[in-house]
Amino acid sequence: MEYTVQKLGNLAGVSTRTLRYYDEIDLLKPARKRSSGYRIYGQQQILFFRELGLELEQIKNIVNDRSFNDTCALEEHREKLLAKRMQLDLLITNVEKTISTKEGESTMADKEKFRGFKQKLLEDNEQQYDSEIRSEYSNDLVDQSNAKMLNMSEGQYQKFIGLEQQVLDRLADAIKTGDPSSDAAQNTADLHRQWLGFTWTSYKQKST
Amino acid sequence: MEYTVQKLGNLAGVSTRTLRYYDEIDLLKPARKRSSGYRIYGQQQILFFRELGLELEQIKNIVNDRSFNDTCALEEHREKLLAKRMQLDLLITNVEKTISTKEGESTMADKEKFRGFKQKLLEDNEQQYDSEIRSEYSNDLVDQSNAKMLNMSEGQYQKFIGLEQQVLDRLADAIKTGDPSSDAAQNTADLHRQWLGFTWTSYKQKST
DNA sequence: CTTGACCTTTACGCTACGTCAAGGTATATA
DNA sequence: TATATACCTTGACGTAGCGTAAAGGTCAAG
Repeated sequence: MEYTVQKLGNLAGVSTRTLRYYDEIDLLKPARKRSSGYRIYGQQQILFFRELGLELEQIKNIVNDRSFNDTCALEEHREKLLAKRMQLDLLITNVEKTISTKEGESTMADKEKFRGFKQKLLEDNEQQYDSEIRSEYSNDLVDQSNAKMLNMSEGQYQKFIGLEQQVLDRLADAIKTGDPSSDAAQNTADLHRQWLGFTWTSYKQKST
Repeated sequence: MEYTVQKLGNLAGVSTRTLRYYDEIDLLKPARKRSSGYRIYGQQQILFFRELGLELEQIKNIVNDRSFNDTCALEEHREKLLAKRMQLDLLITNVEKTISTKEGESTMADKEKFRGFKQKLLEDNEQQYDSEIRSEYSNDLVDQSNAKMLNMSEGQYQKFIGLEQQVLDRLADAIKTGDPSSDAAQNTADLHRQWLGFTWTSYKQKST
């Protein structure tokens, strides 16, 4: 199989410019060049690395230097990714906050009452469990959780309250069986996951 | 309050270069300039927008053009952020997977047994709850959850199992009181959050 | 008055390519 | 065989969002 730039490009989902650039910086060289100068490709191990989203410089190190501590680099990269996600989540809550306030401009009075309600709930929560939760989890997370709650719509809030009760109900069943992997326990886990979804920054996505 | 570049920079968490750049592109102009040329700042609405991570071009639009549909743009932006995070999580699981396989090269035999164990657990789980979970949550999430479990280290797995039991123990207490906001229930929530942290892609960060 | 922390503009560097431009090549068809 | 057109080449400038000097002016304290 002889791949030209475009063929490999389509196959790997990158532009021809990208491949030429990779050639230029000695990241992914074509297997050979024709007399006409056309690049001919054969392998594509590097594209796998690219999929991991590593910085090109690092990829070069890993590819060229076997003594380079791969795992260490990956761990490092993982840390970076996690940090990035933290930032992203912060952005998301910020955006959601802005949307909420923008949407609520018309019925501000009601909204305010509702917010006060939630605020109180949060304050109670903080007072009682502040130290213990904040010591276990980073402050950022607690703040995010609170922010998320304050930005809930009233509908979301209702569901949140409802779930809380359901969780407790299901727990009763789980206790009866005493089996962590039981039907009831699993169901509880699912419910609790939903419940946490309201306060803790995690996916709220559902299949439509 | 007269803010110079650095003061505002520290306050807003951006560099002086950034502020000068914003001035240059007419994004955030200082309130005035002293005879010496020093930039003096007063307001910082734009910095708030910057926090949202919007592209500068868009921010300019929002700031300058009132008729620009703010909320719509924000929603759009939110979608983008969510998509970005999905991608990020994919990268993270990929990296974790790579790390796991790299680490396990020495004791592959044991690891394989261990993996088989987890695999079985997953299969059981899938068979029983597949449809119901997959209908409630996007397939991606379920897959990610499974992938995460498969990539756990043995140590993590042990802790995971331990937590499962603890959760159930605490639930018993919670049930006794019957109060969702009780100490025991909150504690349970905390434990459960940890437990979910093992399987569901969410923060596992703790304050050091 | 000096010192040191601050400020200014100018300008090049960075990543990972996008996007022309000017021109050579491969191939199918008239 | 000529030509159309679909591909390829190198070169070079542009992008965002600043980082990082360099060369020099300014402000407040001691």
